Amino acid sequence: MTSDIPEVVINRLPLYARALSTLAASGATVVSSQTLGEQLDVTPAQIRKDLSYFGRFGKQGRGYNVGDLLDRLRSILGLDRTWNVCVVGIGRLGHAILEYDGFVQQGFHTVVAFDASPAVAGTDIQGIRVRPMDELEGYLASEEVDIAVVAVPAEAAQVVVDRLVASGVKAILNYAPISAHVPEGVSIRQIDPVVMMQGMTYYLKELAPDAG
Amino acid sequence: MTSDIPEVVINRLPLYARALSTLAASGATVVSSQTLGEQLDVTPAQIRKDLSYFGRFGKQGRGYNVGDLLDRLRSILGLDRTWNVCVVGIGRLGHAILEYDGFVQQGFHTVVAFDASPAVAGTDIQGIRVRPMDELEGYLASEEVDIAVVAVPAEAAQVVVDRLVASGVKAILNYAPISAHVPEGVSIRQIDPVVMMQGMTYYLKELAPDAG
DNA sequence: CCGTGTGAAATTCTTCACAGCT
DNA sequence: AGCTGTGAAGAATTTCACACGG
Repeated sequence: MTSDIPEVVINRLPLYARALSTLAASGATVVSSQTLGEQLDVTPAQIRKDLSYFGRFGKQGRGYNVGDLLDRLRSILGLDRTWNVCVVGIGRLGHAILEYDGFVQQGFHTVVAFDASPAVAGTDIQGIRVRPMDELEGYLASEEVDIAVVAVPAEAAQVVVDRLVASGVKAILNYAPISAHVPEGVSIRQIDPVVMMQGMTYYLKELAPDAG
Repeated sequence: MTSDIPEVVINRLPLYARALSTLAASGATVVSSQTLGEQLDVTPAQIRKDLSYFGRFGKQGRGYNVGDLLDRLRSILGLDRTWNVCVVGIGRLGHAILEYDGFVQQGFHTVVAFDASPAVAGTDIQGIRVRPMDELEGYLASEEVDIAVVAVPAEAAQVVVDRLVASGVKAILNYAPISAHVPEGVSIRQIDPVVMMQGMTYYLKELAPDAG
């Protein structure tokens, strides 16, 4: 049941929601697509077009009610509930992710972690139990986990992704530097700071083509 | 001098380069756009079209020489040199970034860090000196820094970005959860795990619209 | 008047399909 | 026979521009 709304549109909605949160916190009650667009570096027409996929949320001549639109977006994105997260791979990065409080603030509850190393499995980090990898399938069969965060080494990542998918996980946030394969119906997003830097050096090189 | 090569194309080149590195490490000497595409979930036509912006690197009937193409891509992207990086904001996240060794392995050398807290400034982390924020402009005026990594709280991020831009930094990797503004000619990339998760919950909700 | 919602136009990006080289 | 490089076709995305409601 892949809806016919473009994925680029879906991916912009969280940005709109975040800007609206900020506006709401600053006391604004109404906002125009113009103003919202300036904050986000998006054209007003794009915002209006994106929102029009889901309904008519604005008032002509007036704009959008900040609180109402925020509620609508949160409902559309499924942010009006909490989601259970597991983290796989508790090296330095995985450790930092467990200690990060930004997920829970947005309704993403890390309920369990997994690691291959016996030295780490069995410990608790931030109150989250770290289990050995071979308990992954059993755990996922009995407990609800909506999103998996993968922070294992590149060599292990595709195997971990396959195991998560086989266990029914439908959303994966991958920090490992590989292009992981997932079947239709499973969402995956890649976080890759090195690749992002490498996309910027192209432009740096253009600006000042000298040696470093 | 913004070249007329689409940014989406530039952003795919690092992925091609990485896949080629893996292929080279596994001993492959030749690869077709078909095979490369399967590894990356990209169509062969897309790979050939992307590469055609830069030259003719393949041999008809044969494919691409892995080492040659990798060298060409590294040269195009400016990965055949090292780049100096500074990290601003040494909280938990900034700390993890300083301890991460994936940047230096790819030629990104973190040469300095900055933090507003007197408790952190003055210390060394992984051999990298952490300086107080008010030394930022002075440092950047005298030392070459190509890329800045921003890991400060959301409220401080735009100010930090502005200061970096004013000091001549032309590439910024932003971990703060805001849509930062930069002028024309400055590259910025956003790393935002929460936004990525929020883009996936839309599809999770579609699959199983129940409460959590 | 102001600003939304939206068909239509314009632009950007991807895929096709095949000539041509090895 | 196999695979690249590439114009042309097609699809996706963004922007325009204006009718309409507040």
